[in-house]
Amino acid sequence: MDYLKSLNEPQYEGVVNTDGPTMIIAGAGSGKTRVLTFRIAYLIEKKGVDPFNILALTFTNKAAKEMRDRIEKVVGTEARNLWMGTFHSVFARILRAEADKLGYPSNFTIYDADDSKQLIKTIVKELNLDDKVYKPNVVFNRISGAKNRLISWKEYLRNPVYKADDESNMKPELGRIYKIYSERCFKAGAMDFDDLLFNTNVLFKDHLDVLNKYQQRFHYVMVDEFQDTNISQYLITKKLSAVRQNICVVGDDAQSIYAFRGADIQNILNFEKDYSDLRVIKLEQNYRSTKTIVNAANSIIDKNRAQLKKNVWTDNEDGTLIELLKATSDNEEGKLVASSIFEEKMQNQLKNSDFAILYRTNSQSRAMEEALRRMNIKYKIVGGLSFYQRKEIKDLMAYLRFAINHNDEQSLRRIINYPKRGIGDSSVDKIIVAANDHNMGLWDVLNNISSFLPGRAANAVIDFVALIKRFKYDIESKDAYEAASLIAKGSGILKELYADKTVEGLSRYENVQELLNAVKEYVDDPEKEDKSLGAFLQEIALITGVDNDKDDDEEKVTLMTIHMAKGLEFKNVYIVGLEEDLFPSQMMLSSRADLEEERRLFYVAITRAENKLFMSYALSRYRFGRLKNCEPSRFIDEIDPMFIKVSKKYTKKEPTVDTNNYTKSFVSGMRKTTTSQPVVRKTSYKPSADFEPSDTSGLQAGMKVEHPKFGYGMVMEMDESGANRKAKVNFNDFGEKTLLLSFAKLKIHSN
DNA sequence: GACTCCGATCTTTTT
DNA sequence: GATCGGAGTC
Repeated sequence: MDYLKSLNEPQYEGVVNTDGPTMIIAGAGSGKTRVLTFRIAYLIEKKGVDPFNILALTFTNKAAKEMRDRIEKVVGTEARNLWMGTFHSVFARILRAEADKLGYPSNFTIYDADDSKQLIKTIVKELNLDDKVYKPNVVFNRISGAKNRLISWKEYLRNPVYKADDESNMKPELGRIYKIYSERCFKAGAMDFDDLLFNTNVLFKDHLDVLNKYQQRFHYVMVDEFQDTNISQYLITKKLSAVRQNICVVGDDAQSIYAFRGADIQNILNFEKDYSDLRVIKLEQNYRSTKTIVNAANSIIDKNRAQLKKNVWTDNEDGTLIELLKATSDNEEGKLVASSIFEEKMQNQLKNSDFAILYRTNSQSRAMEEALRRMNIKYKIVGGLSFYQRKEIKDLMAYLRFAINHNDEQSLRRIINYPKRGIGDSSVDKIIVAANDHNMGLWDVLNNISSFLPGRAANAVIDFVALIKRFKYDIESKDAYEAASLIAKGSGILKELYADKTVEGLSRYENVQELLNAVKEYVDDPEKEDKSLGAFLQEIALITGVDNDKDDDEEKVTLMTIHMAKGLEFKNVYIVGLEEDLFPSQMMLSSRADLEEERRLFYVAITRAENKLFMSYALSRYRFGRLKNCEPSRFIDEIDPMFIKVSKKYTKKEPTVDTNNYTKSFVSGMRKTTTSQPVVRKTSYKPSADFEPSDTSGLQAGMKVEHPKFGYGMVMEMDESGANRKAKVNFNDFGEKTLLLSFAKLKIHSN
């Protein structure tokens, strides 16, 4: 139990008081994860609790994995039997086991947000409603909000408050859309993200025997990031722990940043009311950051009115002042940040992985990436458009999904005529309408297609059905990897992509291969119990941006949104784009509560930094494809000025609308790439206007060079064998490609 | 049914 | 800047 000695007083309390309801309010950097991991280790080691009886819920798979690894270090491989995962993955697992009780097939599909919005779009169209009034996003958010507050479509239609509300918003049909949407999902054997929680609640409410079973199983329930739970999640955990009352929630109201998704800060405030014998522990000592950073963060969060009383302090050194960088344009901001990283690295012997650049919106990454590439600083982007959102990946996934669940409407729409097989939109519509009118399953309609479609189209459908049956057979008789490969081939996707010889087509082909590799990896992973294709698909459906950074150990600067950064820490942090309307976002400024959420977001960003914090803003920025002038964010003024110094490196010229369209030409090079994977961006490099090959007589290995097409690279070795002198040059912009190039096109950049 | 072209629309964060 | 859908054509 040596690890107990390393804890401070409140941390120790949090670890050893394992029984009864407990709430741990953990300030930023106060060792929250340590307490949680030690608490679980303590339960297993000291109390002799079987890991099988412990349930720990997190928000990201990454957090779950990290915690499991840390516990494993203390207690050994026993930790593998813990029930630990995200809310969505744990309850998806339970729902699969109990699906029949709700009338769902156990191989139900999980709809992602795209699937949901697509379905809403079709429904709005079918109802002949105006899609400008019933925008998929708006409708989806409304339905999602209802589900997160456990309001079923029946309740929604019944309750006059919602009706009046919708009517005053000129959207009286929302209840009807909600109803049809729910019915269609049910018919398709599909649940969306919110359903995973909503249906768990239904399951526990209507089937007390099931609830009882899980109440008996989970002797101890723990919830991480409690401030980000919504009502639906809160009720599940409350029910599960109702018998033994061993519930422990850990959170920080100051870091609640998901109210937009239904997270309810009231959960924290109400927790005391729900449990009269609640033990509250406050972790207030920050071990992560310098005094400057802690105090600056405090000066920000003090502006919020809705918060619990808490005094976050630190014993660490004062540290340096926060440096404020001022740029004229977003590109310039990138350059300032990149060169600042370069300098800091040199001066303080830091590694790339000691740095993070945090921004409010994903689109801000572009200017940063460009600048970092130009300075040859390696970086990785966390989140953004993920691999699994790419079209070619979704296409193959739709085949896999449909081969498992033949009623999955959204997957069917994706694949029935891709690759082209002569089944057009009107045929597809007829199929769906037939299924709804005759109250048949989609698969039944497809199997009796000749009663619904004329000959030519019907024949195409018959071939398609045969294809799917073959795939189903493959899945049942082969392992997941072989089956997926056969489907990729048999569907014609591989052939279709292989025929496309453009750079983008090639990369799409490679991506499909990459997905197959992922299946192979999954099959070969000894830690996975269920190796079926269905299990793989479920894992993929619930994966998040932060989870799939394979090259974690590589020396790279991390770029991500502030939302993704929650729970992480870095030596040096750059918060960029501190401009009014961007951060705080103009979409959040309609109410005071929203501004407070933005402020908490800013607080989260600041408290990621251990040693040194930089902030920057630009006076002009590309937005909506146009260059706009910007003003510094109000948040800068809210920090006590004694913590800030303005960098001298800011550019002196007055901001003007930047006509340099470097960004434009850079982007046009990749216009046809519908999928932008940020890490390895395969695009032609736009040289500086004044690019000219330089005298390369003195070229040697180790020198940096510039090439008009490939950008900056490092000379690896010289090749004097041929008639022309050539050099092997490594371009990390091109995914670490090494190319043999003639001297004639190279410009020596530096050595 | 397939294809092409044009214009409207939307750009906050994510399980 | 990118995507989606509609209109028009073959």
